[in-house]
Amino acid sequence: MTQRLTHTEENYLKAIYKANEKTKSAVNTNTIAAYMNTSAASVTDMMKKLANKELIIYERYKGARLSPTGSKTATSVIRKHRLWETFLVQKLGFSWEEVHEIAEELEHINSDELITKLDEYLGFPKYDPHGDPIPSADGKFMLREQMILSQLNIAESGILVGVKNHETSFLSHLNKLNIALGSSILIKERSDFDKSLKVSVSEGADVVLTDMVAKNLLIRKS
Amino acid sequence: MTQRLTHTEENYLKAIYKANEKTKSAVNTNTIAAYMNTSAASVTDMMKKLANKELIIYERYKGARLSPTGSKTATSVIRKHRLWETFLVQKLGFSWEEVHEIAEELEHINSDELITKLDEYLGFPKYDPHGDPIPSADGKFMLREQMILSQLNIAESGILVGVKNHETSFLSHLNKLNIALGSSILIKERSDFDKSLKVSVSEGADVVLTDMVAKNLLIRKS
DNA sequence: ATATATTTTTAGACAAGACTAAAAATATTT
DNA sequence: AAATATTTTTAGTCTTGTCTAAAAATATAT
Ligand SMILES: [Mn+2]
Ligand SMILES: [Mn+2]
Ligand SMILES: [Mn+2]
Ligand SMILES: [Mn+2]
Repeated sequence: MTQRLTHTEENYLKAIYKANEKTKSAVNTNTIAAYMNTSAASVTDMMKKLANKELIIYERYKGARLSPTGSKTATSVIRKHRLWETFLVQKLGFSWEEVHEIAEELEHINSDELITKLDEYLGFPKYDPHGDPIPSADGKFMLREQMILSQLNIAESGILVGVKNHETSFLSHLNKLNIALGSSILIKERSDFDKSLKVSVSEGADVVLTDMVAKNLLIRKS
Repeated sequence: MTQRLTHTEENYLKAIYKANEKTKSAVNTNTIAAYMNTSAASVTDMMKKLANKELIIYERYKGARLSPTGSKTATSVIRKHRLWETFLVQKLGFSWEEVHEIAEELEHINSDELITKLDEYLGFPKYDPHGDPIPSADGKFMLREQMILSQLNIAESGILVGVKNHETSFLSHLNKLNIALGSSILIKERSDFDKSLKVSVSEGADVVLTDMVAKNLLIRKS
C-alpha cells in the first residue's frame, strides 16, 4: 500500500538518501536545506510531515534518517531518474550534460508498468550516462570496483567509469577534453605545485587536468 | 517569453480548448468544471488567474475563451500528450487503452528540445494511437476526411481512423471485437428497433455493434 | 563554567488550488 | 411580468509548501 507522494516529498526523500550515502549517520536539517535549496525552517516543516507518514525517523535537533519505506521510495525515484537519463542519451540522442534537468521531472511520473517497460526497452542497463549504477526494481545496486583518478601514480592508467560531479559545466569541460565514459586515461606527469596532471586520453594527445577535475573522475584501474 | 505554468493551469487551458472545439463560442464555467472534475467555484477562481495572466479572455457570467497565447499553450500540451501516447504504444508496447493516464502526466514535462527529439525519434507521426491528429510544433493540425460509422448505409464500408470515446472500457470493448485503427468495417444489417448494426470486421466473422459504439467510431469511407 | 556562535525549531504569513454554503445574476416557465 | 430554476460568483476555510523573524537548543570558545 504505497501512498501517493508529491514531487516535493519525493525530492526530500532523495536528498536525505544522497546525504546519508556520504555521512552514514542521521542527516542534519541544514544539509537537507542545502540539497533542496530551501530554508532550514521549510525543512523542519517537511521533516514533521514525512515522519508522520513514517517515511523517515526524525528527532528534533537530531536529524533524520530514512525508514525502510522511505528508503525504498528514494531508491525507486533514483531508479526512474537514471533510467530516463539513459533513455534520453541512448534513444533520443541527448548529450550526457543535457539530461539531468529533464530527468528531474521525468523521475516523478507515476507508473510501475512504465518503468518496467522502459527498463526492458533499454535492455536492462546497469549504469546511467554518468556511470551511476541503476538500482534494480527491488532496490539493489550493482557494485563496482572504482577509484578516483587522483589516486593513480605516474605511468598507471584507468578506464573512466563514472563522474562525481554532474554539473553541466563540468561535463561540457570533459567533452572539450574528449573525455567520456570508457575513455582510457594514462597518467604521464604530476605537478608538485598544484597537483595538476598531464594525461593522455585514449592514446591521443596529452592534456592537462587540474586536481579539481581529477578528483571528480571515477576510474577502473587498467 | 512563455511563462512557466503549473500542471493545473495547463490542464484548464486544455479543457477550455477541447470544450471550445465543440461549441465554438465562449466556454461555460460548468462545462469546464465537468471537464476538470471540480467545482464551479474552483473554476471561477482559476478563470480569474488565467485572465490575469492573459491566457484567456474571461467575462463574469459570460464564460471564457482562449487568448492566442493560451491557445498556443493548449495546443502544445495536446501535442506532447499525443506524442507521448505514440511513444508508449509504438516503442514501449503498451496497448491503446493503457496510455492515456500516463500521458496525462508526461504532457507536463517542460522541455522543447525533448519534444523535438521525441517527434523525430517517432518519425514525425501525424496521428496518435487513438487516431487523433498530432499538432505540429507551430500548432497546425493535419485535417482528414472522416465520418461517423452510424452514418454509413447497408453494404457500405469504411476504414477505422479514430475513436471519439477514449475510455479504457470502450477501447477494451473494441479489442474484444477485434476492432483496431485500420480495421475495415462493412455494414451488413441495421436494426430498426435499436439502431444496432451487424458488421463484418476486416472480412472476418459478423459482430454486432450497438449504436452507442457505432457513434464513437470515426471512419474513412472505402 | 560562562559567554558566544551556530543550528534548529517555532510563530506567523502567504500563494496556489481546492472545498462548501450562501448570495447574486441570468435563464426559463408560467 | 412574475415566479421559479439554473448558473455563476463570492465569502470563508483548508492543505501544501514556502518564507522571514524570533526563540530555543546545542556546540564551541574562552
Ligand atoms: Mn541526474
Ligand atoms: Mn545520472
Ligand atoms: Mn489521451
Ligand atoms: Mn490519444
